[in-house]
Amino acid sequence: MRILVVEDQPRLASALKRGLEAEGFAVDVALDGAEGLWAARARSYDVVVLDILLPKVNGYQVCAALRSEGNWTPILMLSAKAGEWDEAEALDTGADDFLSKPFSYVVLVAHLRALLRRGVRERPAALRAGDLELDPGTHTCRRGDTEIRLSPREFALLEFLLRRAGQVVSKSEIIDHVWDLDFEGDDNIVEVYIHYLRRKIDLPFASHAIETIRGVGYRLAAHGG
Amino acid sequence: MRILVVEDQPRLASALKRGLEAEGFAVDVALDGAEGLWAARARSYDVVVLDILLPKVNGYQVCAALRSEGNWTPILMLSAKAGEWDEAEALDTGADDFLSKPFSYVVLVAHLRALLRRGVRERPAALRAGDLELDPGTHTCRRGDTEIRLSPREFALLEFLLRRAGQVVSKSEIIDHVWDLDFEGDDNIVEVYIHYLRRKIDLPFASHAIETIRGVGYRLAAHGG
DNA sequence: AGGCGCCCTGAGAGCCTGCTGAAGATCGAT
DNA sequence: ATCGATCTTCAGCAGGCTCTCAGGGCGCCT
Repeated sequence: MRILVVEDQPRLASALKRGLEAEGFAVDVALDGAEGLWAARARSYDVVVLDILLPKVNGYQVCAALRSEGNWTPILMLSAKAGEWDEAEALDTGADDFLSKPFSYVVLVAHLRALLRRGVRERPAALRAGDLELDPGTHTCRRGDTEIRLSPREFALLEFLLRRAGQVVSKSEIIDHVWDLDFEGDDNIVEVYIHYLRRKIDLPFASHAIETIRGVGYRLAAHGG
Repeated sequence: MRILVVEDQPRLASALKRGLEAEGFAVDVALDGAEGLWAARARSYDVVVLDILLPKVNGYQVCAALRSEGNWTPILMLSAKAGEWDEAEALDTGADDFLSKPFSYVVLVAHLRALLRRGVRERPAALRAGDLELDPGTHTCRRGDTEIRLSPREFALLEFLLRRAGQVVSKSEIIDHVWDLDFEGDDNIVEVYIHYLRRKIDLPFASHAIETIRGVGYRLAAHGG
């Protein structure tokens, strides 16, 4: 297990290196954002520990840059202050986990182990299938370059279909996940909303992106459609 | 996206429910560990928010029980006190993420979104015999590279034959498994549907993939045909 | 070879499912 | 209060699917 620690405070950096090596990890240290970015690109790590406040390039930028390059190595971000917005921003930038300083060594190792157990994440932040893209973070949806406005319910339905892209989902399953538990209405509501979605996301004269499996449910093609 | 919140403090529970529903999630609330365990078993959630200190069954136990049953729904654990050991233990019990109270709403949602983003569910393997392949998850069937469209009944019949590949299955056995229990019609319906399947899955000028054992039943060759 | 019974197969009727337009209900904003 | 957007219900329609039926073929037994 190879870990990259990007941390500009020499004391903390060397303490982490020593401690983690004692746990059996192989540890590389980068002392600023530029160096960290370079290291992360140069070799593949099992997890990256990334401070937010860094010289040259900050942690958010490093994280965003790696993600935009298709590098989905698990990233644990460290923040100097316990600002909540830091954390939200870190996770939305593409980090997998977050710790505010000061943290204890025990907690850090537990988080690292959890990240390692979880493995490389295979899915980018935005959900996508073909040229259809949906970002739960920003609540936006686009087909190619054109933005598509969706109502909350339409959005929730499409999100669910995208998370299950390629699989068939039944109408009752859809109702369970997209509607409230106490929803007592008819299955037909799903048909209606599928209809709304198709009207918005299908290109003219093209086949439906959301396929009907008669008697079973619906399926959104995993790779375009 | 359906979320289960297991939290015994009524104020917090209802605040979470309202807030998350406003975000477009469908939210169920369980007020103690036993209830939470029951709910998590009863239906499939996209993520579970689990307090550690709960009446009846505590959060660790709920988490461990679900994991031991093969339920890998993402779990976000909440701790009343910020004890570091709680967090390490939570992650080691099989939780995916951890928050200590008090936490802000923004942070909670960011964590939930990170968990949902990450959530991958593995699908059961496809059934196959020779170059014939049938995937119950995606409800697709293919012979070699060409996709074959099957009606629900045809699909169910072929699935049954594939699960019993190599064995002879009688018509009454087929009716028992593929048709409704109260089916009162004639055995001939099986012959008809075998015919439909052959028409769709057999290659021209080839022998039947589904063999007739006269007076006994049908058999699908286990290794191609 | 002949007869019997099992199986195959084409046609068609009825049912059921999903699609769709429209109207009523609900909610929030102006 | 009014308007607009969204959510939900309803009903008619079209087409696919299921099942029945009847005629014919073929294997198996005597």
